[in-house]
Amino acid sequence: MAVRQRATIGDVAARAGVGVGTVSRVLNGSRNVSEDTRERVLRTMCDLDYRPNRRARALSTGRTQNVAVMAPFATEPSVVERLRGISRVLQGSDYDLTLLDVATADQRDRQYRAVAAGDRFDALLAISLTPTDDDVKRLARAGLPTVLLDCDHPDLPRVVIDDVRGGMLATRHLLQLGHRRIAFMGEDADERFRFTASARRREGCELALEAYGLALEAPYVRVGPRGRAATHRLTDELLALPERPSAIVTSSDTQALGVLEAASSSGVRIPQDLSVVGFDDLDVAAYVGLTTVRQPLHASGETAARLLLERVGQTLGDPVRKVLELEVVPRRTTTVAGA
Amino acid sequence: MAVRQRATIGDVAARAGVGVGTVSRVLNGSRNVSEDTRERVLRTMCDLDYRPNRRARALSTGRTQNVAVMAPFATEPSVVERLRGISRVLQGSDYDLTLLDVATADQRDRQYRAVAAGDRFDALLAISLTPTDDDVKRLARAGLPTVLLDCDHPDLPRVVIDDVRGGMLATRHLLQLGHRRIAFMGEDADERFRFTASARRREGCELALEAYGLALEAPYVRVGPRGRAATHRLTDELLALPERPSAIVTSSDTQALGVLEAASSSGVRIPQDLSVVGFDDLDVAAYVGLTTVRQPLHASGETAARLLLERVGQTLGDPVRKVLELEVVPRRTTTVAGA
DNA sequence: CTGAAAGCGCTTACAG
DNA sequence: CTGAAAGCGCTTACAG
Repeated sequence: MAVRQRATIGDVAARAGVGVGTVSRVLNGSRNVSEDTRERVLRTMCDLDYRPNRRARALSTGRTQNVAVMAPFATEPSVVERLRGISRVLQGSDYDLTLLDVATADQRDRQYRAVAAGDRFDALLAISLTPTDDDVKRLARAGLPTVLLDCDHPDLPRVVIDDVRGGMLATRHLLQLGHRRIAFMGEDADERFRFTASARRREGCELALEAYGLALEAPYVRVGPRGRAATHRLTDELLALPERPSAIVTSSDTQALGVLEAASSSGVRIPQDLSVVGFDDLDVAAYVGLTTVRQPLHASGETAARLLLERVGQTLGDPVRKVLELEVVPRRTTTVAGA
Repeated sequence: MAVRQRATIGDVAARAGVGVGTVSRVLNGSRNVSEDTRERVLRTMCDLDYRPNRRARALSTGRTQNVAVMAPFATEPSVVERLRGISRVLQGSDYDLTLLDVATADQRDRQYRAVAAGDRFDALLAISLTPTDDDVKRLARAGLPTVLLDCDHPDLPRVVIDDVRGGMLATRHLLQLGHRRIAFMGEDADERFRFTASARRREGCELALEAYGLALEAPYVRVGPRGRAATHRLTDELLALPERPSAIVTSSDTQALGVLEAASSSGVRIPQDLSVVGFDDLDVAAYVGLTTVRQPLHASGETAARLLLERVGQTLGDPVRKVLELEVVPRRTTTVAGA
């Protein structure tokens, strides 16, 4: 069967005996159309199974109905849940979600430029990818509404958590269980990537210890690249310490899983010999009973997406900064010291 | 600073002293341009920092450079890894990836129609969402290249696994370890959603047992909705059987995690008292040491995306059907019977 | 090899 | 309230 030609606005106009401008007006809900003609046009559109051509509208209006979501999708497990929240909100809108996966700092730089220079998107939502001042300027110059999620910039609306507080919460949970020899395991701060969460959580860990008159000694801080192998190495180092820690604060659930695995393969019992706290509360945390600092990943995506929809096509007010709540979810990987 | 107007093809033409048609030709790499003018135009484009307007090109050519990836993204963990593979391949192309999340059968039906009726996409890649015959016809009529991943339809190119074989592999692994009382835990076959993987894996489980002269008795088959709570219930039912199974074949890693959790909270030791096999080999499987049937999720996305790129803008040959390899990855949740 | 022109399907002042 | 027309920025026969 041949491809049947779709009806255009011209077909509708001709059939309804009006001008294309009028059809366009009813299409866009303009008030300046008599009830009579509106109805006639509407009926004709229905008869012809007319659907507006997005491409033509895009060229005419300069808008694409596409929003870009730029994120380290391949490498960062927490991004997935945020993305689900974003997708959920965008489903209720007229916007399509284009996924821009970014794995390296170079890619991030390129994508920020491409998005600002191009005409593919009506808005940008960037996750965990802090823009440079230049990026922000280019975006502003291009008039592209932008919202940040899990990263920060003073000139942009953003949804974040208080990472320092997160580190404090995790550590305080352990302190309250009686632990005193507490270690911190974090991720390399890739300078170029500007991930700072891990460093700030460590800061929180220190502050919490200080409040108890304790210090976070250098040997008890282990920072390395992500991945199972690296996490195992870091864990082994901590477990080999003359005064082995009784608890470890990690900077992600994934890392915590690696610690659990390494510990169990060294015959270290969880939580009797070692308490472990994760960060994020990924789905898997509940399955394996991981005590963790919960951040509302799904809700963060929803909030950011709503913020973005608010900005699209509106005059911009002052950039908002929403800080989401954190809480410790105690499960089976932590217990009282000396249990 | 005001929004600086982007240069158009007209600006370039004027500055270079040629017609817009010529500029368009060098843009599209047409052979019919003299080396001289080509170079002059190229230089001018560079001077003016010219970038072609996608929207205009889309209207003119009828193509959007957007491919839709439709998937149960919010509900199906395996989709994430597939999506990563797709994204990776698409990054090397000129196509953007639009994510169409589908959570219910209704949404699936609506999206299939919308994609076929609309003009938003140049191609469609559907994951785990079997189309109806009508859907396929509409897609064909719309001339929309379509590829299926993890679902099947005779008229469409598709990338699948042999689920029956997967069930056999898992079961055979346990049989070879000496297990004889083997249970199967699967997911409800939501008729309307046309998920059939679980039922086919169960079939494979039966076949493997039969080859050993064993039967899969009704009490040893438990099927229910997904989710931790349901999985716990199913596990408790199996563990309460007068002749408790020594091993369970599950139809997903997520479900297997639920079994591990339920078992351990009942004081059943893994793997000494109970062996468990998952399906998929999600990242988390390695972390928790789950024995599982590995299917190449990432590679499946890559393969499907490549198939899609091949179809875009090409005349269609016979639909290919690629069947990916499966293998058992033995880890720490299975051991010899009576260990 | 190259230019002028029509056309893609809309939107939006501009008249009336 | 409504129609005719220009315009969005490209592509692509059609002449030459």
